[in-house]
Amino acid sequence: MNKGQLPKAYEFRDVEARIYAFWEESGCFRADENSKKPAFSIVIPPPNVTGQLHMGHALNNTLQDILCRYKRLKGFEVLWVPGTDHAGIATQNVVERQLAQQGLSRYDLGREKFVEKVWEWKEEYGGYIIKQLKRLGASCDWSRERFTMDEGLSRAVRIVFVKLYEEGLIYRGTRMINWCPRCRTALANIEVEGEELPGRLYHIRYPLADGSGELVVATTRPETMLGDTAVAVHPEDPRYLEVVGKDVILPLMDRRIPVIADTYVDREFGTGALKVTPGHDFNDFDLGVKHNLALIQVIGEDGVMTEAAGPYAGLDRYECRKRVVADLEAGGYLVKIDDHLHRVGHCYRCKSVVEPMQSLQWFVRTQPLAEKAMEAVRDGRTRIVPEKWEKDYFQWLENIEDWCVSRQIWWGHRIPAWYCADCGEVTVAVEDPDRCGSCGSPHITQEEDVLDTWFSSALWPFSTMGWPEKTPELTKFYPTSVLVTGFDILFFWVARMMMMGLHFMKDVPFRDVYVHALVRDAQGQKMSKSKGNVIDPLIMMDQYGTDALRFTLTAFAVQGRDVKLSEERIEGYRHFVNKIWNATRLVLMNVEGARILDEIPEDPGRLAHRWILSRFQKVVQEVEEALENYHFNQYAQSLYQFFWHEYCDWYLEMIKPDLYGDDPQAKVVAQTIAVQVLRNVLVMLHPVMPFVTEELWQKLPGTEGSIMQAEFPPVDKYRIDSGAEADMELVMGVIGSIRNIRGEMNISPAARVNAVCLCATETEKGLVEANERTVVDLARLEGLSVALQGQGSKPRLAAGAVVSGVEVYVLLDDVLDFESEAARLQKEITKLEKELSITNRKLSNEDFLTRAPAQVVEKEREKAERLGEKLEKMRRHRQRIEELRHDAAGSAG
RNA sequence: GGGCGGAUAGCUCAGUUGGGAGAGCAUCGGCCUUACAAGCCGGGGGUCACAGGUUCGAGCCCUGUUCCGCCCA
Repeated sequence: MNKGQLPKAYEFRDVEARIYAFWEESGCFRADENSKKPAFSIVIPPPNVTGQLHMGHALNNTLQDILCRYKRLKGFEVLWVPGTDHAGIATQNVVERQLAQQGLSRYDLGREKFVEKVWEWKEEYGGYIIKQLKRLGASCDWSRERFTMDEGLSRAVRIVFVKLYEEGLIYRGTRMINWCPRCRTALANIEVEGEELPGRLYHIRYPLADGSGELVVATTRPETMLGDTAVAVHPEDPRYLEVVGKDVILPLMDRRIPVIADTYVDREFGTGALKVTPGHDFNDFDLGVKHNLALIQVIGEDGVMTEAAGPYAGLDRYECRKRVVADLEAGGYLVKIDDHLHRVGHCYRCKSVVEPMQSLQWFVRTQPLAEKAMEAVRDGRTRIVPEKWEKDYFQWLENIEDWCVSRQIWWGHRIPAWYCADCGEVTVAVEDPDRCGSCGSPHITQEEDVLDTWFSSALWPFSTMGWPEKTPELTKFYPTSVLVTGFDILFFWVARMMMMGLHFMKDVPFRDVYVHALVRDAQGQKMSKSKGNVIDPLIMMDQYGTDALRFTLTAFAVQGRDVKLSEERIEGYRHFVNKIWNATRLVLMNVEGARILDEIPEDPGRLAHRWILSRFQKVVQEVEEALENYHFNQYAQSLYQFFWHEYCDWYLEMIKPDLYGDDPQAKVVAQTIAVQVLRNVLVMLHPVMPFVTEELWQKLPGTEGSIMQAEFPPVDKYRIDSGAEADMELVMGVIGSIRNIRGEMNISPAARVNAVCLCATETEKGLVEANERTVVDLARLEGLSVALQGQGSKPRLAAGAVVSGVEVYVLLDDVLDFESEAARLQKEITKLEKELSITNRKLSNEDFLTRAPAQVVEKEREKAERLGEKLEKMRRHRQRIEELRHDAAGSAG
């Protein structure tokens, strides 16, 4: 790539792919585990291998990439481990759907063939999201890409399983679990999403067995009555005191079941009488255990009614509900049906209604692991940012239940347990055994179930680095520096990584957890395909460029608030990319062939130079502080503000005369500072806008290699110059006041006018004089004369303003419109009067004077003085204008 | 039912020890000004949800109310 001239506009389409390839070839992403540099490491939240990049991924990975690129610039050895997750249920569902199109089910293929098919699918389509991450610019170390079902990771899973089993932290048992009849597998509790849906509350009559009356129970799921083994009432409910201990006859089934009393029953709900179905409800199950009730399973694993459902056996659960209701009505058992909002559990993968049922499954005993996970956050070994998420973290871990880890699917890590046909014992081992560990019988068969995908994800921070081997990667990069993730997987993933990391590595998996928000649409709605409000990051990248998308997400990534995204915002920030491009273009046009200085002179002389260098220093500090504290929006906004509204709007405009002029000394200083500030701004912008900054970097003089290898601008405190900033403020104020007058008085930008500055002090006079050329250029003046107040007369036919101590007059002669000038002045005076009265009110308050800090009082006094003087000057000017207006009216009449 | 978060300009939102209400976008007016019309210059626009309290002083701290969102049961 040649240094020098740029095309007129930034054509990101041509640039992005080329730049990314350049990075990959240059090896900039690769982490050296033997490096002497301090380590910075991140493991990617592995996207589902079936996944397509959505805005959540785009945000998540942009933020990670910003941190990684920033730390590289700061001299760290950065490792960003990428990879994908085998996503057991989700992936299996995808392949099953494909088979279904050919009229096949996974059972038609059998386990082995089916798993083979999934692998084929994975090889063909699985890497898609990796390509999309590259498109986003992610600077992952692709040489270390991992997949949760890789050989190494699978081995880690086995070892962990076996160790936990040996330690008694994994057990097999019969418990109530959530069952997805569609996926035909057990789910962990947190894999069930409760959704409030309009449903019905059915009131059903249960006659007392002794014929003395009846009980009316209310239920949202009438089909489960087939499995009822009791009716429960509150022991203190006066309505039911008589019936406790009696039996009722279960309608349709003709079964006698007891009426029991338990304080669990909510007297306010329904009729206060609760049908008890221990086979299909968590609470009822507990009641069943407590009261020694029978448990009848009437709904099967496929969602079809079992033999125990008598005449309803073989019916789908929903069909059964219809039939039960119809039969109840026909038999006179149905009292009424009310509309009712009801929370229903859905499978988080396929959204089917889950069925609580009793089942034999494998569980992780989580409590001892959870204790350590909480301790590590409590004592600060891991910090959660923003802090408010710590509360959720603790709350979940405090109430944690055992984790059901077995899944009745085929795609995943098969549980390393073997059952003996002879002695019935279980052998759990890392290496496949050929005989029973207990009796030595060769008649053993492996457990059919696989492990929950999150079981392997929980090991991700160390399994990806080669555990259980003691690899140099683990030594150098574990614990990782930070985990960047959305709050939706705080429990699924973060908490479990904490548990596993602490247990197996004896150290936390990450120092910081940065929890970012969800991306929503402009109305704050969650993006979803069914709502049709999805903004596809790939389309956005196509239309506006990757940098624009990344910058938008970053600028809106405020801690603790969701990112509300709309296409217009992305389009808006594309303008910023273009601005960067064009500013660089201007600079390049003016430094071509020039001999730029190696060092900026200690005193560059001109105010503009000292000012921009001072401002630049402050921005460096702001940017560092923002990134160190995960204030991504502040990072983006600081640079946006500085670059556009200070560097471009003021600095570049102010140095144009130097750049275009023929003073070689002034020229080379301006070139040098313009280039150096620009170069360093590009470096600071690089983490968020990697592509355009790389492209421009390579065009700038004095650069080599990739911007990724540049050094983050160091802090030069001596460049901070508050005097220059204050002086500049006055100069900008003078220019601003003239522009304001021009704008309000409708003076064409093409018209050159004269202006006068009457200064209160010699210092001000000297300052304005020194910057006369700048004022003339930027305010588009014909000429500017500067004098001390009192010396020389005030211009008559002029519009005026006051900036600090300087009276500014724009000479308008015959074009001065007294009406509009009077109106303009009145507006300004009213504003000043209002401000002054507020300040004076404070200063006349005895309590304020005695109780407020002296500093604050002094500040108010100064303010009052300043406002007073300004007001006085404005009033005098208005006075003159009024007189002139009067004279003009007089002479006209 | 329990917990958490939010309410600031037309829109989206910043505002970190309580002492000047701000940005971007949108809007209005003026401009082809030798980097950029994807631009430049200027203007207008707010009872900081409501009601109390603490304080010399509250967008910020405390209490209550209303509305919205999320999590858990």
